[in-house]
Amino acid sequence: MATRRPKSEMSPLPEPTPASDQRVDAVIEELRKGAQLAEFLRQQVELIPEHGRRDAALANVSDISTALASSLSVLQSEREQLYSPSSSSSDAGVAAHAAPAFGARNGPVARARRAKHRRGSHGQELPIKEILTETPENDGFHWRKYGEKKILNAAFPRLYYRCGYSDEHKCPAKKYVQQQDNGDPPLFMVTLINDHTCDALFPAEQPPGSSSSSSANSQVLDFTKASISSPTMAAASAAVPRLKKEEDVVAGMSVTTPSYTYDELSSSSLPLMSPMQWEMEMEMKSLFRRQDASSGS
DNA sequence: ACTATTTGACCGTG
DNA sequence: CACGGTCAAATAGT
Repeated sequence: MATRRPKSEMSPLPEPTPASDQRVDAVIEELRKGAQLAEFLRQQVELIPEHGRRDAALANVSDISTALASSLSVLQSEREQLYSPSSSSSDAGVAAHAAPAFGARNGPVARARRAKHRRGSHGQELPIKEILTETPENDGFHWRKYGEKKILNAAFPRLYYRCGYSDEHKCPAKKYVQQQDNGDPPLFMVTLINDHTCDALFPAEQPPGSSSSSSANSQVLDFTKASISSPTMAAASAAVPRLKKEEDVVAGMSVTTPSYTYDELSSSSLPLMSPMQWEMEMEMKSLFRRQDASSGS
């Protein structure tokens, strides 16, 4: 329930606020810090073994992230309106997104989000989580991109992913990734729809040979190259190893505990899990081959 | 050769 | 009618 937000949109702000650029910039900076902290908090919360408790905490964190993201978005758009688009971006990769002056036909910021449901003839409420992160791919799941769409008043397109095991395990999990800003550490709004059913299947398939009973919550550790328009992102994902075959992919290992101290958070800009750590996880993963189990429906 | 990604069209919803 | 989400054929990367 917490993941749902009221329909109250942010102020339309058709007129530029008299706030100075520096001020806006400072606020944006603070918001980003807050977003980072929220992200770290989310990662910590994800380690909570108890399902219910973790879920509730995640929902709260999602709310925080969403609020921060909304504020950030508003400020960003405001600043872009103040500035002239002549500055463009540092790289030519994002060139194609020339926002052609917000048309007056419909409110720009108004209909930010809406139909999250589809084909649900029963009006079933889908579990939706929104998080703001700098590493939209490193969530420990295997995602497969199936679409990309330019969103109305957004500077960056939205990328559509679905669980890599959606075919084999009918996993309904999906996620939308949308870049929020052009900062050096670009932020991405990640919308997670539906829970993974694949991760629930894998742990039960562990071969009896492995004495280590890594029960509790286990997640698929996989990495998908998310081709994001941001060159920064591309560089980040370049260090990520590529998958071989889905059948060779292993699952069911618990995620490493990210040890973030608040000191790191406040001093360094990004103590997020480094690609090296993820790579190590990958190697660990390959030690535990997944047994093909088709004892499903 | 195989698989993931890209990209534009199509379709449903508001 | 416009927008957002998904499909699916074509393409690229390994």
